[in-house]
Amino acid sequence: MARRSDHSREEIRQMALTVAESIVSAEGYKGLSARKVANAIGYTVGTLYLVFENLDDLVLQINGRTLDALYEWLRARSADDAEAQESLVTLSEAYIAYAETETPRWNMLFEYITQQGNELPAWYLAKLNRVFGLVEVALAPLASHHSKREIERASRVLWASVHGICMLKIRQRLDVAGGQTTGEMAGMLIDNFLRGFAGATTKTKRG
Amino acid sequence: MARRSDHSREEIRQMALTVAESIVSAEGYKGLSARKVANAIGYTVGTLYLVFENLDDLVLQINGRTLDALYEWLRARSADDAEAQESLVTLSEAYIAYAETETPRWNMLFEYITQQGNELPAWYLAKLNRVFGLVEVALAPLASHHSKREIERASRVLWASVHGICMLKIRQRLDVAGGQTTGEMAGMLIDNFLRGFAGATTKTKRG
DNA sequence: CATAATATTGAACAGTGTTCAATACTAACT
DNA sequence: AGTTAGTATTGAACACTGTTCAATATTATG
Repeated sequence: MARRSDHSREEIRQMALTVAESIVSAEGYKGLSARKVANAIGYTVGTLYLVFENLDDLVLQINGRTLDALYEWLRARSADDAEAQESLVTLSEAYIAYAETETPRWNMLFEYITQQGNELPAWYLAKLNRVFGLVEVALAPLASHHSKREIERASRVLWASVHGICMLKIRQRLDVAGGQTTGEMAGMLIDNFLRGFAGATTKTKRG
Repeated sequence: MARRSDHSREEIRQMALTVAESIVSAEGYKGLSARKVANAIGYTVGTLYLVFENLDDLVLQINGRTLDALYEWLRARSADDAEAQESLVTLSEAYIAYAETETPRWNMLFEYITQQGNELPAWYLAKLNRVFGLVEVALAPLASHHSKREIERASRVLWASVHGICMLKIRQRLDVAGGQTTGEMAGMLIDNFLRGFAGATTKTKRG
């Protein structure tokens, strides 16, 4: 029995999260279990439930840390002073690289689905927003041609699109014939989207 | 005890799949369990395991049927004789509508993740390919400007992108600020991508 | 040193996927 | 009709799962 006050609640929390992350990395989402985490940090299940509401809470906390890690990863690889297109390509390549390097953790980011009606907590949305903000910054050089609002919207569309390509590739829903890499596909998307976006002088409406 | 030969194996299979689908629709992916399905069709777990390899197999079979349903849904709503852009917008709107109408089943389509190294079975990839082929057809009117190969690639990129928008929206990873609908985002994507794609005279390479 | 307070446990509960010997049934053959 | 062979179906058993909470172990205080 671990002596009381051997670790503070916060220490236990962090230990659990760290251990849980490595379980997910090694065995995937489904390999995670309360007892496994508890044993690995030298405590029992009961203690885990003093520190986390339930397993879903644990998963959400891990995802929060993954979003932080992803943010740092992208920042470290972003080409700050490049033009819009180059920055975006760099960013998308970094995103893809993260997903391919940390596949189980990246997968878990989207396997957590809120019950119908429930929303993701504000702190989580903030972390998500911070990652997404990098795309906005990369698109900023186009500010002269478009309103801030328009760039905001284009960022979302682009990010979601790159994400979609990445997801279908990693989950093997896209390798049916052509043999393009994820990076090539993202490149094609950005090329054409930006050419279209730059060519549009006014608000983007159909036709 | 259900009498033997009351139902053929195939009948049991179909009954199980139908029941399982409605459980997923009503209670989501996590609501599905072997005993629940077995009871609902008046058999016991053992029988289920004569007909399906395991629960993952059951899920994959349901997903196959969902892909068929999605294909029919999209076909019924596609604007066959319209120009490329309009067909694509129609198609993306239909896709989004399906995802929003049959959210749990649509979600399950992407929650099934193959173990590292394993691939999705060929029959499943074929069904996937058939859905994806609709996008190719919609893009076909642009054939004059682009090679078949190029259109194939553009289809994939577009489909994956619409899918990404749809996914992040439905899983609430995208509603941070702007208040665009999924349809508006998909519209923006298609507008700009196609404007860029039409403007490009040769192979799409960066720059 | 006794007492109050609290950190930690681990057995218990109701569920899960999966297996497989035992049973219930049907069809074929005297 | 009665026996037998063959097979469809069962359901108890196993090793797990998340979650709870009375009981216990440990510490700090008076």
